Order: sequence, then C-alpha cells, then structure tokens
Amino acid sequence: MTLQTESLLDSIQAAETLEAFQTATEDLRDALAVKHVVYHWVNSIGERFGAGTYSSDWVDRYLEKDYLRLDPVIFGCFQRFTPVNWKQLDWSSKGAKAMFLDALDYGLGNQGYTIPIRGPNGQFALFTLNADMDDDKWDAFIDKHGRELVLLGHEFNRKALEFEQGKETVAAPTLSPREQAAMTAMAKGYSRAQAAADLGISEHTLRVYIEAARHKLGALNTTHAVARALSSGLIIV
Amino acid sequence: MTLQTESLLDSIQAAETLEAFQTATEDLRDALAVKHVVYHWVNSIGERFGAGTYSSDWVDRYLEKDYLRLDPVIFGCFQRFTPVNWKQLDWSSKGAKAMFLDALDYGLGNQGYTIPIRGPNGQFALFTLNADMDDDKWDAFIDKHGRELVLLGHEFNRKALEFEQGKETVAAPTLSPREQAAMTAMAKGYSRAQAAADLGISEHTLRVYIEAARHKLGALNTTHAVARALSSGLIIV
DNA sequence: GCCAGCCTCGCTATTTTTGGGGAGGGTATA
DNA sequence: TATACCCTCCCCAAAAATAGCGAGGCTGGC
Repeated sequence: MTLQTESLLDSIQAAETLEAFQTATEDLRDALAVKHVVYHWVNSIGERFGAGTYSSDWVDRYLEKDYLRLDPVIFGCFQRFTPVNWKQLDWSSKGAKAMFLDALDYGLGNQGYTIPIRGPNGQFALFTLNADMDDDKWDAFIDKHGRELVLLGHEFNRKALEFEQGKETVAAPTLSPREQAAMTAMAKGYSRAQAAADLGISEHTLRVYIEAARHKLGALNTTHAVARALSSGLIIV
Repeated sequence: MTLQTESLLDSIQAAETLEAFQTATEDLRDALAVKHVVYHWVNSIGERFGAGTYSSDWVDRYLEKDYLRLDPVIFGCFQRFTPVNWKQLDWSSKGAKAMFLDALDYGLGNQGYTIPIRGPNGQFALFTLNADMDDDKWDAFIDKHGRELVLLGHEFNRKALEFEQGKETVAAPTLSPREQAAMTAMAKGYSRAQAAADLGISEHTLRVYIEAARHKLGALNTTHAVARALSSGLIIV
C-alpha cells in the first residue's frame, strides 16, 4: 500500500461533512489520474446518497432515462461479489450499447471498474472508477491498484453509513431471550402451536412474547415484527 | 501493504483445493503470530462452509451449546458494517461470560477481531483473528494490520464463493416484480387489504402473489416467506 | 403456434392470528 | 425495599390469513 493510499484513507476517515466526502472523491480522482471516481448508494425506498465527480448532467440523464434498469454494471455487481471490470461485461443488448455511447457523450471514459459493497439490512453500494485509456494500460492500472481500491471503497462506504446513521439515530430496541426465541420461531415459519411446543411453553405464553416483541419493535403485526427484527440484526435465522 | 501480505493474498488466490484454503489460514496464523485465524460462512438456508485453526473440539462445543445464539461477536457483526474488536463488545450477559470462559478453556486467546463480510443473496461471512495478548499490544496490532485484514478476509471470501459455486449451489429463486412488491408490502406490516390498495389490485390478486412467493421460497407461511426473502436479499425494507 | 410465466379477478369455508381483559411469581437493579 | 422487567398461564370475540376451486388476457421465447 502506498503512502498516498494511506493518506487518502485517512482523509476519508477524517471527513466530517458531505463536502469533505465529496472532496475526497476528487482528490482520489486526481491522485489516480482517472476521469471519474464515484461512490453511490441506493436503498429500496429510493433514497440515495452519493458523491463523486460525474457531472450533474450525466446523473440527471442517467435517472431520466432510467438507465439503472438496463445498466450491465448494476446487474453485474448485483450478481457478483467481486469487482467488475466494465469491459468484461455483456454490452450486447441494444439498450446497453446506447447507454454506453451516451455515457461517452457525457464525458465518461471508456474504461470502468466498479466494486460492489454490501452492508447490514441489504444495503448495497457501488464504488466506481472511470477512465479513458486503452485496454492494456487499464488492465495494468487495475492490476496495480485493485486491492487498494477495495479498501478505499469500503472506507467511503463506512463514512456514508456514518452520515446516514447520524441522521436517524433510531435506538434499536432489545428483545428478551424469550422474545428473541419467539421471533426466531416465527421467522422459521412455525405456527404458534409448533413454536410453543418447540419452546416448551403454552401457546398463550408464546403469544405474550410475540405481542411484547411487536410492541417493542413498533410493528403492526407479526410479519412486520419479524421483518424488523431481522433487518435490525436482532434475530438470525 | 507488506510484501508478506501480498504473498499471502496471492497464495489464497491460488488455492485450488479446500486443503490449500485451510493451509492458507494456518500460514496467516503463523505469519501474524496469532493463535487462530478462521473464515466462516453461513447462508440463509443454513448451509455452512468454513476453514480455520480452531480445534474441532471447540467447533463441536460451539455447535453443541448453540453458542451462535448468544455469541456477542455474531450479534455485533450482524448489526455493524465495520470490523469488531471483541473486547469492545458487550459481554455482560451471563451466557456470554460463560461462553468466553469456555472458549479460553478450549484454547482460544483473550483477544479477537472479526470482520463481517457480505455478499450476494444475503450471504454473510465472518473472518476472525484470535490471539492472546494484553490490550495495548492488541490495539497496536489491530492498528497496524486492520486494513490488510479486511483485504485478506475478502480474499478468503472470494475463494470460498468460488468453491461453493463450483459445487452447484442451491439456485436462489427469483421473484417477479409483483411478487417482490407483495413481499415488500407484507414486510412493511401492511394487511392484505392495505397492501392490495397500495398496489392498486384486488385483495385476491395480491393473495396469488403472496402464495406464489411462498411456494417459490419454500416457505410455510407469509412470515416465513418474508423472512426468507429478506435474508436472501430479494427484498429490502 | 405453443408453452411458460406473469398479471388480473371471483367464490366459499376453515383455520389461525390478533386485541382486549386478567393473574401470580421470579430476578435484578436502583 | 421498591420498582421494573421477565416468565408463565388463562378466557373471549373479532379480524385476518389460508386452502381450495375456478376464470381470462398478456408477453416473450422456442
């Protein structure tokens, strides 16, 4: 790891504001001499958070044309665990080709490398480098920096999660052991009768736990409670 | 990054057999002069895969006593994105304390550092270092190697996924858009009537989606289906 | 053209879950 | 020694989910 990478990691870690976060992507772009560096995160509700050096024109264009749905990069990253080199993806579909040409028009380079990053609760983020060079140079570049990029991507993600969590500060409730067990049994698909038998208690007692958990979790029904318990990491199936 | 780390990464990457994978954990243990190095993976269906230097006695003990359910390390990693230093966890519960002492009896060191790793389809893996040293030394150790450990953990995970995919893993079912929407609505705690109204369809139609998703997911009831969809990463709430 | 898969809607009846109301004993913490 | 929280059990009535039987139209691939 070069000293440069170390100091970039430190500067990301030290970022206290979104501006500093944004600056870090720009610094990284300059340090690596690439065209673009982008960190980007989307959840199911459509909330997004991101920073990077793409022009706002391109971002708008991307959203307007709903490229998210046909972008081979997104698709590839969803399926893989490992980083994706754009040129190894399948760009054969008509929509994908059009998108690629469009991207070049909007100032993107022809080469790209995107690292998928996953976090708790199904969080999914992308860390992308984009540059303009021929294949050989690009391969050498990736070969040289690939591992450090993984670290940088994770550091961006860690910081992004920090910003997001700072917004909400929802105190996660705690479940008593029996409540946990009850929720776990529900998550396993047991009926109340089965679950009660499994725990060696009466069905009525089991119900009390489920209701307690429901209330603690602020859930509307059992399914909701299980969903919340799961995505808060309170239970593991 | 030290040359040593580079060569370890390369040796993991080069591993062709489970034996080589196992050897890599042992090499890493020796290189870092720690007591244990463990890579461990569990998916939503409960399939397991792991390699490491824990004694089989301890692994058996862990499973037998169902420590998975009360291990603060597991709990901490599920909730966090970042690595966890064992000593910063909450070991105050009786069960956790007993487990910790038990672990020492079985040859584990008093310090630990575990990196959570997440992949596609809700895959969740842990990469753990365990050692016997005082707090100051351990902190210095983590400070020095933390970032490289993230890389090593990911490399182990990449390799593990390779092995798993080689043996034809259980194909994760795919949900149609409407089925996804129905599952998401259920996970949000909507009643069928509410969910149907939300999707602008009849309650009966909604039911068809829910049942289809249940069958695809091999679930016993709606709660079970939602739990599976969530932990497979098919839906995000 | 056919088949598979998706999307949409209807009916009836049974089983299960939920929402209220209770009660008593235990343990731990303040 | 209170107070809080956890564990356990019970009844009743209403709401919701499940199981089974149907139907037709649409798309996209072989």
